[in-house]
Amino acid sequence: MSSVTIHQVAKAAGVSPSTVSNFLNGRPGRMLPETRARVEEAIRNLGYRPNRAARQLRTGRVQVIGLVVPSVANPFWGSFALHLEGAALAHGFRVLLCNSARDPDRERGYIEELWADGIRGVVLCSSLPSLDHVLPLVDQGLNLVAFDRTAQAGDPPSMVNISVDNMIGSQLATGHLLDLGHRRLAFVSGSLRSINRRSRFRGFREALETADVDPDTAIVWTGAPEDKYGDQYGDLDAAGLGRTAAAELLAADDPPTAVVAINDMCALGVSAGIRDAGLRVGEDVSVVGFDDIVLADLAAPPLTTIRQPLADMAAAAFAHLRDAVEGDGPVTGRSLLIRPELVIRESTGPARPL
Amino acid sequence: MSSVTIHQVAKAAGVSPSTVSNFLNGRPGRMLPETRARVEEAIRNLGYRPNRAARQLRTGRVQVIGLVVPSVANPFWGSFALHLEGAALAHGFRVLLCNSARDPDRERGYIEELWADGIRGVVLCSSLPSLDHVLPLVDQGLNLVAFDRTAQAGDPPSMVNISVDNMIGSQLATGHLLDLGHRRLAFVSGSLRSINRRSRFRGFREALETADVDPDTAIVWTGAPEDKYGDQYGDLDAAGLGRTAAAELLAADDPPTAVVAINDMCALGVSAGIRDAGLRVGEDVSVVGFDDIVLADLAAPPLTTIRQPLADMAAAAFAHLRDAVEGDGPVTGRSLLIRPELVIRESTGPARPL
DNA sequence: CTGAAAGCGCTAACAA
DNA sequence: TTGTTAGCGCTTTCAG
Repeated sequence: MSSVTIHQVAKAAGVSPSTVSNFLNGRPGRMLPETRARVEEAIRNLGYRPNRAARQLRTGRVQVIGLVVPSVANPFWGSFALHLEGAALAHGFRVLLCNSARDPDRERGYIEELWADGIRGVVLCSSLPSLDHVLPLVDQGLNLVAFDRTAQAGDPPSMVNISVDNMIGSQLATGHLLDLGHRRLAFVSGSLRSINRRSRFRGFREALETADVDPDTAIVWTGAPEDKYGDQYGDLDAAGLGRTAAAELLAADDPPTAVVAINDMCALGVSAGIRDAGLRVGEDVSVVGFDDIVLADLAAPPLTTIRQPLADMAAAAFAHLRDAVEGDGPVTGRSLLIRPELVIRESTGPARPL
Repeated sequence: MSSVTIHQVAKAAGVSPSTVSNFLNGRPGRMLPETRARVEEAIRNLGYRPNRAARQLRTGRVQVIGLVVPSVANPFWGSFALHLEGAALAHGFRVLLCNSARDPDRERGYIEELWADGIRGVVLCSSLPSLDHVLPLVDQGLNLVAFDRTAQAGDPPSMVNISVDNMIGSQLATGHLLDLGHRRLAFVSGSLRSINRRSRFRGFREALETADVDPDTAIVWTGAPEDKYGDQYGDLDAAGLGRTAAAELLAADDPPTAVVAINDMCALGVSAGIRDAGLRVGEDVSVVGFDDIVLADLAAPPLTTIRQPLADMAAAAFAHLRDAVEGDGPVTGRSLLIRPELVIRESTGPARPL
């Protein structure tokens, strides 16, 4: 149970703690080779591992960044986490992963924990319109990258936003459906109370207007009547949400011939719902997703979607945080807005009468 | 950049640091209400957050457990992480998540980091046959729950294993196929060098024998010829692995009429590969998965699979760790071997000649 | 080339 | 009811 300390190592090697410390901190040149050998051996024999809390308390530094995502149960966030971790690891950093379920309280709670851990850089994937719950820490010096969220007027200058251009993405998706002749469209999502979701919705309407379709005639589905788990964004079960939506939409009079889903998991759920109703995806009803998760290409039929260049975005997020944390004082914000790409597969096809 | 300390709070409130500390540590009864109010206000005004490194250094305690999984990009692990986090949060614990890619070095690296962080309880999801790379820390007092791995003779007594009975699961899966009349079976997996995978493979063979089918006539596919990323278990891209496998298997002479996949992601890939070949899943070729991830039910056709009771297993893992970490000294091992359940959906159907 | 000493921010006896 | 004090394990000047 008890850990080995630097003193025990020092005694075992017949030297002082500071010599062991020098050895540990990249100054092995400051001692005779034989001393070094003794220290090395003592460390090995005792299985010594420096106590990070003590080290951190002394130096004030930590090579760790935090990552807060809505839910790793969504493979999109799982992949993003993996990419970010890869970038961090390559530079000797670790990443601490937290699931917020987009709950502002939980977000704040986790970020405060990270701050209390001495972590000064975090990637927040939330896109809640207000970041008020987190601003106090930003004021105190927390370096924040808001991922999947675009810059807002009230944002603190030190904050960096990295996101795909959601409006363009959504326009691409909707435009594709319109090009195929669809006129009766549905937009399926959980709560629209996050910035990127609103942008996607705006892109949807914009595209309709451009095609001279009255946006107000489109169907907008934003949540199940009873939301048992407070999962209003459908982050915990995006697929279930989509499936429910499809069931309701197709049971109604004048059902849509195509649906734009808020993300791929939701789109996969919508597809399942369409099949539940005895219809064929891509033939009877078209579906477009957003994200291009691995499973999009695996689905039957493979999902038409909007691709987010995850690896690049993760690398950019880490690079910024590293600069800010290693340097002193925050680097001023250069937000990134990346143009996404439409990937046409087989879940979309020409409109035909139901 | 600089953090607020307990001294500054004390000065601002006109009290001593210990009073602030008492307030912080659930002993607010030990001071006059007015004193308490002053302290409370000072904390709020200054935005004070206790430094966890210092606190931990002093108390030696941390309410954190570690979780090491092969890859959160696999929704199975993502869900498990979520369940474990839920259980932990309910008891005031946090969980630190790490991706190992089943690389022993990375596993050891992370676990050593966790140890250095003062964390004394971790859930390791690895099922590598040897845990030698991790044993030194277990000897020093690390409480380890090996998830997805069954007890081995050489394991230290303090170690607890929690797993589904993989052999039974696999027998159930294979037996189901056999019952449907399939005789030409394939087993698709990445490297079989992990305990649970071997058990699943053994279950597969066992079931064949029971049905009087010579196991040696079955096809065993365990990896792509060139493994570019060292991803020998297919953890990073289980689906891609399955897809490749299906392509190769179906192009060969005398292709299988049914395949047992090592897990659901792999099974989803196999299904995609079957469609790539112009065949129908569940009609021309049957597929069984393992895990019952959310997507299994969403696939087209929905995937027949073996369900793991994830929530229960996560709760058990946490409960054990909590007992071990809170109490002093490790609780002696009570490994759990849970019987999994066959979930029949539509990716399996009666055998018919190709 | 090596050691002594101070102190990072916090908690918990113990004193007052 | 509140304050004083002594470290937790480590790093880092500064002396020897």
